[in-house]
Amino acid sequence: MRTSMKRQENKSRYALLGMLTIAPMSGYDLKKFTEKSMNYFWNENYAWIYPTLKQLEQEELVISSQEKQEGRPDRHLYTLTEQGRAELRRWLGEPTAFHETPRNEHLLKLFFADQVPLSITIEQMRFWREALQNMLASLEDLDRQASAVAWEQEVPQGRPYRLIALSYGLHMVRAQLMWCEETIAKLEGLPQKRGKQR
Amino acid sequence: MRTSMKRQENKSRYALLGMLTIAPMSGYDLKKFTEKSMNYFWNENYAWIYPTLKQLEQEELVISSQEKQEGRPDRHLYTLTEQGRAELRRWLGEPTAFHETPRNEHLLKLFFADQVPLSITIEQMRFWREALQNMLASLEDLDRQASAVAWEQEVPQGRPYRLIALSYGLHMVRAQLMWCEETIAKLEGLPQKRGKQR
DNA sequence: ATTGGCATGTAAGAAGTTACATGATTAC
DNA sequence: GTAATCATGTAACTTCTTACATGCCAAT
Repeated sequence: MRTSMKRQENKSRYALLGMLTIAPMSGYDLKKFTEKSMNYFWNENYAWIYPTLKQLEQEELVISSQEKQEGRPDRHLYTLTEQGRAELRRWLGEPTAFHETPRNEHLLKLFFADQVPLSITIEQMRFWREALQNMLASLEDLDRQASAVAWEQEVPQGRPYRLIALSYGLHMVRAQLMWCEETIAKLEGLPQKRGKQR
Repeated sequence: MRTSMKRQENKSRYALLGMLTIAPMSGYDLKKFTEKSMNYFWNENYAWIYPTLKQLEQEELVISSQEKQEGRPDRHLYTLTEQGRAELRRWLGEPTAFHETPRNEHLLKLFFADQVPLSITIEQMRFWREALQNMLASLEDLDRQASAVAWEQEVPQGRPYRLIALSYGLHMVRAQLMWCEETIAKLEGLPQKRGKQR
């Protein structure tokens, strides 16, 4: 019999602890930070952040302090404790499960595209390309800012982990774009006129 | 309690309808098919498949027939109806939301790797590389099988969508591997000895 | 004898999203 | 005047995973 009541991983915990190594932040700050600097590989939303912060506080992995503000809700600033840092380090050393299947809806549609006229598939591919181009532009933006100053100072041991992470994002988006271009060219080369598919 | 079964997007519906364009299949078959041919961009599990098939049947997008078998449960074979095919086509033509953030736990760890000795990060990267190499091997396997015969016959209009999808998988895994090699080399070039991080 | 494949399904829970609720301030 | 930003939070919901439950057959 299995009574173990498995305490599930909940990766958001570690994302929050990690961000708090950079500076004490509020729930709002944490959300903004993920949006600005981690959006190409991570996201968080308020409905998780606030309860998770409370839980982390109960476990004494963070402590909170309040900043009074006029005309708006108080800011709850969360600071990492030594226990919190230890917990983060423990997790960083753990083996990481390889996730092979982030579901890709674009690809799912392509896979069954024989059910639909070629023109529709080409249109779908063009939309995808456009989204990727936007993504690339925003990553290149981030890269310019990042290379400039901010992160060198944050990671003073000469280990540019954040830049390396960013280069992952750039590699991936560029690879996707190249495949996209290649594929659109291929599809445009196919004979257009077809009767109804069966 | 679930009475209304609200008509939400539920991508699995379309994945199942799509697979049933290839041949009538049972829940078991559908799972096997995703594992064998779609694992690099999609997954399904029984706990979704069986209830979803029932729902699709109620909506008359599929019909089921039973095959009696000795000594094992009957096979429920599901066949796509014309309405099912129409519903699939409708979805295939719909604009596809671009999902920018498949969470990547490997990258999350790398992002906060300054909290931990360099050797740990290198070890993490090597494990990741190994997983990617396995993935690549299995995709190349699939590619060999696929290029051989099967899918050309399934898609007789001369539109090799499944091969193109597969080439997406290959592009991505190769790009990840290249980045991985690059990064491991970079990290191995950094000075090893360090006091405790702060 | 034991693993793996065939074949169906359910219950419970974890993870993640969307909509709601509030309300002042600042920038266009 | 209207939109965006600051700032917190909850409720309801969907989506997805894990564990459970059953049991035969074929191969090692």
